[in-house]
Amino acid sequence: MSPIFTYETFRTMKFKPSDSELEIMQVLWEKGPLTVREVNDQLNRQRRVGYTTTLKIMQIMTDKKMLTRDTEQRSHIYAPAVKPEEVQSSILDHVIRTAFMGKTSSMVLRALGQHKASNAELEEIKMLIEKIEKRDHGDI
Amino acid sequence: MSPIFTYETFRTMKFKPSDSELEIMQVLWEKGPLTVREVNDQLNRQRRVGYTTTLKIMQIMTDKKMLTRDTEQRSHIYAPAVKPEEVQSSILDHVIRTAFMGKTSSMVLRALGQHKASNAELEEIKMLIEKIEKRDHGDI
DNA sequence: TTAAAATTACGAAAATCTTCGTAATTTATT
DNA sequence: AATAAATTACGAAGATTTTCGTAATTTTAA
Repeated sequence: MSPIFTYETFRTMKFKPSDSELEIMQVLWEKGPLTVREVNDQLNRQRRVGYTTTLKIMQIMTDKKMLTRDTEQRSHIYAPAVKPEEVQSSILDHVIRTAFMGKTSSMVLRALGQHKASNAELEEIKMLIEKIEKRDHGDI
Repeated sequence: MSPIFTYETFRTMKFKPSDSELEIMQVLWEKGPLTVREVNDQLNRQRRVGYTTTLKIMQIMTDKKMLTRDTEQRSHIYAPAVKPEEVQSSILDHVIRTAFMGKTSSMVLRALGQHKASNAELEEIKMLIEKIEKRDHGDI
């Protein structure tokens, strides 16, 4: 029924950022276009990383078209070239296929079971479910 | 509020199977204890993989304590040493922190938004939400 | 009992990821 | 203008992943 996971699917994944690429994406998604210095400072609030390490990874990400950069100023300014939604979807697809045998619902059940979500969030989820059910019944 | 992602968390992750390790875990979770030959045959239904490739990875997984093996017979029999729930939880934690800024609900919303789940599954999710809400209100 | 077949053990190559040092370049300071 | 400071460019080391070839071992078959 649900598409079986194959290793090939890994290779054809649209976005498959590495762990530290994702770490940098998060900073840029949250704080907007930044210089390497600014990103590196952010990262160093969490852990020690060398400046040239961050620079190197951001250059690689630019090569991979995950970031764009403005080289007008001496300090280049980097911005995300992909939307969080796109990357998140890609990662979710991957995880659902590879770790949950393609079963979205079991993934959701496990997520809700062990991570707390606020009541407002739970309500939001319920509302989405209602909407999906209505849509699937052709009631809308 | 929600725990911020740090790269350190990657390193301390309980289970962080590689892609092809996960591929093998799935086969073993589904089909139970198997020989390398059997696992490799399963994998080859999806894509071409050499026998010794599969063997090697399964040996590495055994070293890492992800699998156990019974060496009584000439053909060793491998079994999962970790439960799907444990690995899935670990992976989910990771994904939520690294790709969804720690927000479980936005992960769930995205998952439900783009992957279809059956009505039965949606009902199951709604029921879990009800249960969580009751529990949080101390009604139980 | 040899020869063939299957399996395990071992090592290593290629790819990617993470890290950083050093050199070159550009800007700012004295 | 000369020196210091900051930034980019480049290269490379070490780790992990994925791949498989070859050798050694064990079982099966002729």
